[in-house]
Parts: sequence; structure tokens; C-alpha cells
Amino acid sequence: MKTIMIIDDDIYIGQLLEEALSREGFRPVRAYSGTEALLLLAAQRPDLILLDLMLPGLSGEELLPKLNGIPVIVLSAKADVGGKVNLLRSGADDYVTKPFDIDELLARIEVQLRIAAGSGSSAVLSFRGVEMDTSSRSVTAECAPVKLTKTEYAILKQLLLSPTRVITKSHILDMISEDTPDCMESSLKVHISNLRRKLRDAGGKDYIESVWGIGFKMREE
Amino acid sequence: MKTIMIIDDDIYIGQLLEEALSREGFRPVRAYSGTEALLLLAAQRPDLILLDLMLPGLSGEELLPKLNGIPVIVLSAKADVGGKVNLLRSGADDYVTKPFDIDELLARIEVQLRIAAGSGSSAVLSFRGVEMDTSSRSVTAECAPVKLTKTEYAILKQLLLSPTRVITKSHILDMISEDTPDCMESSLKVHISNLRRKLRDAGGKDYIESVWGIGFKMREE
DNA sequence: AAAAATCTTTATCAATCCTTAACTTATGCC
DNA sequence: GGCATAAGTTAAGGATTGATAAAGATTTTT
Repeated sequence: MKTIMIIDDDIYIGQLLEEALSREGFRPVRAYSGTEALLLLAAQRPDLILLDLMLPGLSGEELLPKLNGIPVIVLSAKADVGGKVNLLRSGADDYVTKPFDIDELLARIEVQLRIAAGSGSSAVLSFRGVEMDTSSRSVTAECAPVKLTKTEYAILKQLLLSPTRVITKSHILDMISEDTPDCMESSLKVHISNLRRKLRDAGGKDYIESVWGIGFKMREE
Repeated sequence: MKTIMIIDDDIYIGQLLEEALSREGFRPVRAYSGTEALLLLAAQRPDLILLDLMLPGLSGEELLPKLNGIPVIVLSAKADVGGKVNLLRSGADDYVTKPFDIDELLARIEVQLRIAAGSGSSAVLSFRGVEMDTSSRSVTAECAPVKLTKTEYAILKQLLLSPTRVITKSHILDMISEDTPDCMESSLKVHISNLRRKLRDAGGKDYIESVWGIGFKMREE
């Protein structure tokens, strides 16, 4: 049974998460402040951490560098976009803005746990003929090499991390905002278009599917 | 089964490493101080050592010269670059800054063990015509000798240590910041350029590939 | 102390990438 | 069907990054 630590001072959200996680078969552990989290971490090591940024005592940003090696999903209010740039750099593995959809959060938890489980052995993401080697940073479609830019690579990685799920446009923008802070929905369309074309040129098929009004997902067929 | 000694006084990081190494099939042995490490080393000889620089008792820098023959990977906080000691010259085989990526560390451990296993006397890194003898500190491209400066040698070594992997610019900067703390991205470009030219003059080909916006890797072709 | 080697900075050119903008096509709704 | 909104495509520009050369600064050697 996987243990998930919830670091959030909000009683209501914390309880909500606790119940949802229990229902899914996880063992939730709660910490209401950064300092309390550190104390708990000295004694036990959870499999994943849900971290709120606004914390009493030790802030989430200060806590992040100390959580080395444990997958961290940051929960943050949509407003504070300022520090988003540094989050992924300083150790966060994923990012979800409040108010969040519980099902989406659960899916992202599954993804992070899957990545952590297979760590070391295979750094390869693949789905229906598209393969991504995250260590050599190379991508192939039907074994044909595909040369991607940094942004295209980041987008495809998000899609491949949970290939059966729809990735919202806003989440893609959040994930790649580290490298391209000015990227708006208008330019995202262009990136998707270029990515589609490169994959099609190499693999012959169209690999990315649009979900009207929401975002994108990998084509299952 | 390979034994790996962790010399680090940080309880939390130590435990993290211990679990990760066990999961990968290694036998971890822990030492919490430099003096304790020496006592343990008198009784047993690990296949590899992970060494933190900030140690109580005997510092990592003092310990390094006494670990003769055993592969050493230094773990160091990015902050304490103050010491002007030349780590790689005094016996360290690789260098990783905290906070580090566990997968990357595991990859580097594999590399060091492979080197150590493949040869008692000749520690040779090679990839596609480029050969580096780390004991005599000599490099050849297509059997033609190449004369490199200290920095160029350190950069090429990083590339050869995991030749299929992309080495980020920041990691290279970390590696050589011991000798040249002021090295910025601007001068790294120059080092890469000089290294490329020397290799090309000797081997005829271009061996180093740029990964736009990320870093460099060895050309696979 | 002078000379040589090495490293960093600066400048310039070339290559790549991201965004904007204009336009076309598709989808949902009345 | 017709309108409004969303998605898709293409081309052009501006901005960022990369490569190389040359010169100044630092360290090492002689």
C-alpha cells in the first residue's frame, strides 16, 4: 500500500484529499505545516507528496529542495504564477492549480508513482509507435527518428506520461512555462501543429487527437 | 552483489540513497563521518563510494586522497564551491551536486562500476573513435593523440561517462566550477568549441552534438 | 621576472526557435 | 443553413541560442 503525504494547512481541502486517497487505496498522512512535514519525514518516507505552497512556518518553496527523490505534486492557487518558473526546476514533478479536479489529481498521482516505480530500469515512454527516451532525449515514431524542439518535446512528454488521458491546454501551458513563459494558447496551437506534422512525417499516422474545448490526448484507435 | 559505501552525515539523504541502492540490487553500507569511514575501510573494501564533502571529523577533501583505487562519486551542495580543491585531480571520479536526480546518480554509478570492472589497470572510456585513458590522462581520436587542457578534459570526460545521455550545460558548469568558479555559459561555449576543433583536427569528424537549449552529447550516428 | 599556456570576455555571424498575425477549416448552437 | 467560437495551417519577424575568432586577464611554467 502506497503512502501519500498531504502537506496543507487548509483543513477542508486536506480532509477532502484524505478521503479521496483512502477511497483509492492509498494511505494518507497529513502535515499541517512545513516544519511538521520535516519532522514526519525524518521518521518515514512516503511514496509521494502533495504539497501546498502557502504554508505556515516553512513555505512550500523552502521545503521543496529538502524533498529530494520523493515525487512531489504541487498544489497551488491559480493566482501565484510568479514562482511557477522555479517550481519544476527545484524539484516539483507536477503541478496542479486549485481548484482542482479530484479525478485529474488522482490520475497524476498514478503517473508519478508509475514513473518512480520504474526508475532506473527504463527511462522510456512509449505509446502506439511513439517512443521517447528521456535520458538521451530522443524520440521515434515507428522507429523513425523525430527531431523535436524543446517545447515540442515537453508537450509530447506530457501527453505520453498519461496517454489515455486528456491533457488540458492550461496544464500544458503550466508545464512548459518554465522555458517559454510567454507561451499563450495561440502559440500552443502552432506548437501542436508542428509536433503533429513532424510525427506524421516520420510515422505516417496522426498521433495526437483534439478534445474540443478541453485539450489533447494521444490517439488510441 | 556490489557493495556501495555512503559517506554522509545527513540522515535523510543517507536513508534515501540506501533505499534506492537496495532497490537496484546493491548492498549499501553507511558511514556518518570521515573517521568512521576509515575504520570501516580498514575491514572491508566497497566497490564504490558516494562521498559527501561536508563531513564532521574528517572532511571529504581530506578523505579523498586516502580512498586510493576505489571509484568515488562526490556529492556536494551547489553552495559549497568555496574550497578551491581540485576534486577530480585528487581522486574523485565523478561529481554530482545536491539536490541530485536519483536516476542520474544511479546511471553514473553504473558507469563507474563498469569502468572499474572492465580493467584493473587501464581505466579507459571510449565512444565511437574517441578514447580516454583516465589513468594516464591521455586522449586519442581515431588513434591520433589529442592534447587537452584541464577544463576540456573534464568536459569530455563528462560526455564520455554517459555518452548516450544529454549532459546539461549546468551540470558541466558544476563539474568545472571547482577549478574555475567564474565560468559562465559564455565561456563554456568557447571550451566546447576548442574541444571540438582539437578532436576534429585529430579524428576528422565532429564528435560532439549540441542539443538546443539543453546541453551536449556525443554524436551517435 | 619573463614567457607560455590557459581561461574568460567580447564581438560577430549563423542557426534555430518562438510568437504573432492572417487566414482556413471544423464544431456547436440557434 | 448561418453565425460564433474553437481548432488548424502557414508564413514572417524578432528574439534567443550556438559557433568561432580575437583580445585581455589569469595562472603556470621556465
